[in-house]
Amino acid sequence: MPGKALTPDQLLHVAERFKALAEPSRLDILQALKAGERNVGEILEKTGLGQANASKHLRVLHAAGFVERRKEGVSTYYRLADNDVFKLCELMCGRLEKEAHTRKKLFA
Amino acid sequence: MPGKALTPDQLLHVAERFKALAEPSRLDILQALKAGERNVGEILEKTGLGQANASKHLRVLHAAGFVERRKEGVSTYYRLADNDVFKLCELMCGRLEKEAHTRKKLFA
DNA sequence: TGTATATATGACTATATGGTTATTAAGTCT
DNA sequence: AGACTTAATAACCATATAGTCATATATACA
Repeated sequence: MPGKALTPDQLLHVAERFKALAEPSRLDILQALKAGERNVGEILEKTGLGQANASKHLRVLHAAGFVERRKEGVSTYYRLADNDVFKLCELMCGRLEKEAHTRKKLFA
Repeated sequence: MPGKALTPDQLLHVAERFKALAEPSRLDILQALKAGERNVGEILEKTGLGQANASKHLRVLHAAGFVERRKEGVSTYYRLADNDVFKLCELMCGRLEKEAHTRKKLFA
């Protein structure tokens, strides 16, 4: 039975995780990490985000468990914790495509 | 190749969908709809949300395509648009369980 | 030690949004 | 028509947060 109701506390935790993915900048960062590990400077370059801003986004992603990090000298290297992120995004993208398709049919 | 980079516009849309799920109250509403179609009054009773508040949450969920609605007389009945929501939530819950497990090991 | 570099953090502003109360709109009933 | 019910909307407040600037921390290097 894949359907036990979640407690308010669990709902809060799940919502928190979704919130980490509910920001275009953070999704962009995750995309930048898809090819592999990158340090903050490389992430800035790839995404065009400001340094402080990106640092905060990375903290959120790390707190939510989507990225892991590793210090090397003065740099911090971030990488995806796993590929759940893309499973989630692909599901969402699938929905968007389906929507687009429906909209197209409406206008046809 | 399941890995085309998303455009900023697409990132925005995906983030918007995640944002719809990034609120405990909305997840609670979705849970309440898991058993089947319900009108707003029933949703209020099940979730304990205020009427205006729930109405706004329902609008967000509808705009994001997670629920569909049907008017019957003076009532509005809402239902889940599909079960993607639960695929998404189960993925997140799986992550939480894994985290909990890791934490437990740390304290062991 | 002093300087440069990379990242994190704190302070601040502007905006978005969750929750509440009051009101509106639409349907039902007598 | 008038009273009642259900849901949506508007106005409002309080809080959260994305973005930016300035500063702190930490490592490397001369």
